[in-house]
Amino acid sequence: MRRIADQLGIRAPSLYKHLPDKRTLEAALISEGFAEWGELTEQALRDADDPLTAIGLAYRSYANSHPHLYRLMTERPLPREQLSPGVEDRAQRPVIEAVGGDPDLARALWAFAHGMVILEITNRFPPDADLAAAWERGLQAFRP
Amino acid sequence: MRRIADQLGIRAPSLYKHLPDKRTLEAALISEGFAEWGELTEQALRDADDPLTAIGLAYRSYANSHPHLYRLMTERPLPREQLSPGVEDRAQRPVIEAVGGDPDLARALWAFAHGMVILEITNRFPPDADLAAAWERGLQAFRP
DNA sequence: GTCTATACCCGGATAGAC
DNA sequence: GTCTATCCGGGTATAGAC
Repeated sequence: MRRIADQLGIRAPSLYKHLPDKRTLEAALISEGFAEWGELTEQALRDADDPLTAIGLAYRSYANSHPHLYRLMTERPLPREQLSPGVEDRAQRPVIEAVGGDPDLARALWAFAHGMVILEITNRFPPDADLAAAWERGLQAFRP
Repeated sequence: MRRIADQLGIRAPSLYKHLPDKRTLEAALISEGFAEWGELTEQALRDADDPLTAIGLAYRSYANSHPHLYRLMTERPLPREQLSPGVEDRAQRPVIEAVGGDPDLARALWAFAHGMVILEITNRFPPDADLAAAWERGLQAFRP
């Protein structure tokens, strides 16, 4: 909260005249993140040869562009009651469609993508790991 | 450190007569985790019909049995210089063998497994998600 | 090897003046 | 809506007595 206030050019206590607490602020950021993520995916799918590749590239790019927001969106239980209605559904719909409508398979694909990006962001892979190759191999596995 | 000292029945400062700092303690726990994880995997593979299923079940079971240790082992860069030599290699070898020796494919499979368990531990999946089904679908994708 | 006391950080949040 | 002053709790780690 202090660092956010700094960036706004005010003191931390002043934030609490605009927001009740930190969790409300987090929920607002998460909602925005879902909206942006949904738009990016739809755009990536519009003129894509291969939907799976498009989604994978968009996902990796989004996570690496906003690593802190990505963590905020995935490393805690989602505060679903505080989110803008529908943002979670809309963000995951393209993935379900890309795998032919099976929500379990979509979940597995999401787990793969999340594993790849969170381990990359965390710098948890061995230094010599070829992440592009791992992505390619993984997406290949999920192709029909 | 205070809570660990509590469990040992001593005060926190006394820990520093045995260990130089917290990071050293973490590295020791991580090394033990890798060793245990390696043993569990090898045991699961010994009498398994399907190696991929055996690895998947063992991985999920291990993570859910030690969620805090699992987080410690995956949510930070590995302090590789402080680990017992070879523990990381030995833990990942069975996975590489299970996919036929391709390290990129093994990495993709690990990302899938890690994504599944970390999202489960974090309680990040939707409440109605069928995780067993998602595991099955994902492992199916990685089968030759 | 244990203890108490304490230093020195950090965090979220409130009180109350202006 | 901003500020200063402050509360309260948390953390790792050190000093020094016993």
